[in-house]
Amino acid sequence: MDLKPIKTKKIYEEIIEQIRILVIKGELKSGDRLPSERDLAVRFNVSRASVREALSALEMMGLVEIRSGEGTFIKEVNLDSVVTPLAWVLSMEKDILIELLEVRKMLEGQTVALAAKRAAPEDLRELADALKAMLDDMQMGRLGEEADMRFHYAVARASKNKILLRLMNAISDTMHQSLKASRVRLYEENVSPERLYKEHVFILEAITKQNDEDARRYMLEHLAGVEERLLRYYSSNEV
Amino acid sequence: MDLKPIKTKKIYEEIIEQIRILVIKGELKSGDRLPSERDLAVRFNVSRASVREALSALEMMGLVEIRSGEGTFIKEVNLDSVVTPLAWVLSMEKDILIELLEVRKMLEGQTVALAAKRAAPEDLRELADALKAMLDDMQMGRLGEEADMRFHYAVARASKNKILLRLMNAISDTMHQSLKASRVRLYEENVSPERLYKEHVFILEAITKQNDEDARRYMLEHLAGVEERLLRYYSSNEV
DNA sequence: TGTGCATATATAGTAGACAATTTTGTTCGA
DNA sequence: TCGAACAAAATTGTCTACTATATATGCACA
Repeated sequence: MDLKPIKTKKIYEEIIEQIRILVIKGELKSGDRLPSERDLAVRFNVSRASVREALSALEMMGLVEIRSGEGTFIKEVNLDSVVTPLAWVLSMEKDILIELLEVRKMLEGQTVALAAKRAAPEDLRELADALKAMLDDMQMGRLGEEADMRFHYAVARASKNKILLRLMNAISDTMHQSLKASRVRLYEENVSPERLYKEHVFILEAITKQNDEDARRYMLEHLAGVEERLLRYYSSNEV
Repeated sequence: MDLKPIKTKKIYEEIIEQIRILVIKGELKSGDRLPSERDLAVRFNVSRASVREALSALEMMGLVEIRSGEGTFIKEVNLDSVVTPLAWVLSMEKDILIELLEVRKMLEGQTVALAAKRAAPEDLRELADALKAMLDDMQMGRLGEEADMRFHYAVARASKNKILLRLMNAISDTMHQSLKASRVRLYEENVSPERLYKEHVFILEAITKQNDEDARRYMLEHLAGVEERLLRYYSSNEV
C-alpha cells in the first residue's frame, strides 16, 4: 500500500498559498499594498496572529515587505528573493567552496560566451565601468573585490538570461559568504592585481569583438587562477 | 552624505538568526528537537507569538519541521529546502521556459561529462534502473515522464557535486511546474518514446565507458530534441 | 508659506485562554 | 503477564484583547 501521511494544513500555510496565487494571477503586482493585518484577518476569518505568521514567513522568503506603520507590500520578485535563502542555507555547510567553484566554472564559462553574442551597448558600457573601477581600486592600493563582483554580475546580465543571472548571483553570493566565514583571503596574498585586471580586460575585449570562444577561454583561465589560489590556500593551511 | 536607512530588527528575525547560529555551530543537528514554544518564549524573554512567527518562517524555508503535539525538529538541510523556494518563486514568472531550457543545456551538458568521469558503480546501477523503468513505461504505453526525471536526477548525483545536484533539481522542478502551469504537453504528442529511450541509452553507455565527450554530446542532442518540441509548441499555439 | 502638533491607521509585541493532537503513564481485566 | 482502554501530561494550533510604536496626513498657527 502507498499511504501518504496525513498532514492537516495549517492556517498560515493556506494564507500564504492564497496570497501566492493572487500574485501569480496578476491580481497583486509588485508594489501593491496588501490589506491591513486586521482586514486580512476579518476577510480570511482567522485571527491576526495567523495572518502575522503567514506574513512573516512571506517576508523571510522575500515576497513581501512589511513596513511598520505603513502596511505590507508585494516585493518585486527579484534576485535576492531567490539568492538569499540559497546562500543562507548553503552557508551552513562546510567544504563547499571547491564544489561551488566547479559550478561557477561551468556556468560562467558559458555565460560569458552567451554575453559575447548578446551584449547590448549598455552592457558593454557597464562592463567597461566595472573595469575602470577595478583599475582605480588597483591604483589606490585597494583590493578591488567589489569591482570584481560587479564585472561578473554585468557579464551575467549581458547574457540576457534572467535565470542565469540569478544562479550566478546565488553562486557568487554564496562563495563570498563562504569565503568570509572560513576567513579565506583570496585577494590579499599572492595575487598580482595587475594580472587580475589584465585577465578582465581580455575578457571584455573578447566580448566586445563578439568572440564567444575567446571570451569563454579567458574566463576559464581567470577562474583557473582563482581555483589555484584556493587550492594553495587549502593545502597550506590544512583546513 | 551617505546615511543608511534605519531598520529596527524584528524579534522574530533575531530568533531565527539565533537558531540558525546554533545549527551552524553544530549545537543543533538535524533531527534534534527544539525546546517547546513556551520554553523558547521564556528563554528568549519574548511572547510565544513571536516564537511562532519565527518558527513558521523557518518551517516555510524548510529548516525545521513542526509536528503538532510533538514539537519542532531540525530538518536535514537537503535539496528540497533550497529547491522548493526557488521553484516556488520562479513559477510566478511567465515565459521562462526558454531561458530555463537554455540554462539546463548549459548545466546538464557539463554535468553529464562530470558524471562520466566520476560515476560510482551504484550510480551506474541507479541510472540503469531508471532506464529500465522508462522501458517498462514505454511498453505499457505510459509517458515515462517520471522515469525521465529520475534518470536526470541520477546523472546529477553521479557528478558528485552537491550544489550541481541542487541546481539541477531546481531547474527541472521549475520546468516541470512551469510546463504544467502553461499546460504544455511535451510528452504526449509528436514524440516517439522509442527515440527518447534510445537517447537515454546512448547517454548511459557513454557514462559507463567514462567517455565524457560522448556523454556530453548525446545529452545535448537529447535536450535539443526537447527544445525543438518546445519551440514547435510555442509557434503552433501562439502562447 | 511652512512648521509643528494632533490624530488616525498601521504594524510590533504581549498576555492569557482554550482547543486539538500526540505521547506517555496507568488501570484493569482476561 | 499481556493488552486494551482510559487518563494525564505535554505540545502545537488558534483566538481574543490589550499596549506600544511607527508612519502619514490634515489642520492650526505663526
